[in-house]
Amino acid sequence: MKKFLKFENVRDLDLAQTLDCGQSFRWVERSDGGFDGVAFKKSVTVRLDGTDLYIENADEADRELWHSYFDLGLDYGKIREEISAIHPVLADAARYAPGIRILRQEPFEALCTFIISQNNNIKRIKGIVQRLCELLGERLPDGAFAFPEAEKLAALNPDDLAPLRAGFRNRYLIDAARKVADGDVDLEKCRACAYDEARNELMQITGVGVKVADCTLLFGLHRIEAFPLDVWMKRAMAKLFPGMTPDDFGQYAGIAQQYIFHYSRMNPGLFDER
DNA sequence: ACCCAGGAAATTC
DNA sequence: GAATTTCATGGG
Repeated sequence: MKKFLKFENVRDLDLAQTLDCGQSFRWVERSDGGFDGVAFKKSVTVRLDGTDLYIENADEADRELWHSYFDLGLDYGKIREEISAIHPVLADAARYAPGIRILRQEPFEALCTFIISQNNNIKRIKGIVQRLCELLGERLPDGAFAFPEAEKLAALNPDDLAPLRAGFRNRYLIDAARKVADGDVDLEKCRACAYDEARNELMQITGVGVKVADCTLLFGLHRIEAFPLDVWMKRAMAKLFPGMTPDDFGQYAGIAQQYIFHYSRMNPGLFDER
């Protein structure tokens, strides 16, 4: 008899849209429609049956953790309605994948995975992240691997990461780990301080610019006002939202951003030149 | 062979 | 300072 957590009456969640929209790189879809993944050193299978969300192999003591991870305390239906009024194309994007939620991932994991993401593609990012976990992460009872601690990574040199095949990003990962482990960069401080201050804190790390900082803040520290501009978003802003700036998207800009990012990536024809 | 990928650092102009 | 090149690696 397997243990599980159940959350009832869960709205505005689609697991495929949320777990495979490019914010997290560690969830794998099963043939039965569930997803296997690891977060906060817990290996689970998640499954959605109507509006019932099941977290299989999770302890009751972690109810609050998973509630937080899937951001179940936020009314995405209401937010979607609110931001859809900003621009009709944003309304289209929100309607395209209304089951996207912004996860509350481990801050250090978000930092590292988005360092890895630079000048890279999502498929390859997933491979590098998986190899990083296998190389340095704690092995969990079911054989899965946790995301490594900063301290573990901080003790190594860039060359030690050669098995990851992450190329020039190796030294960025080591620098990030060392600064986090040494307390030069305080991730927890970035939850609550002024946005620009949080950005600057993260940008002390070699290999962290504005975009990686914004992604870390959005996906790891739940700063949902963040509006990361990657190549897709720059295309989308130029073509779909001419004249608008990130500020125009309001306090839930990060959610709007993810709707737009996913919508753009799934509909590349929007940007074909005539 | 060439180009691109959820960028940022290094170099050049 | 702004614009361009380089940085590893893998897939199309």
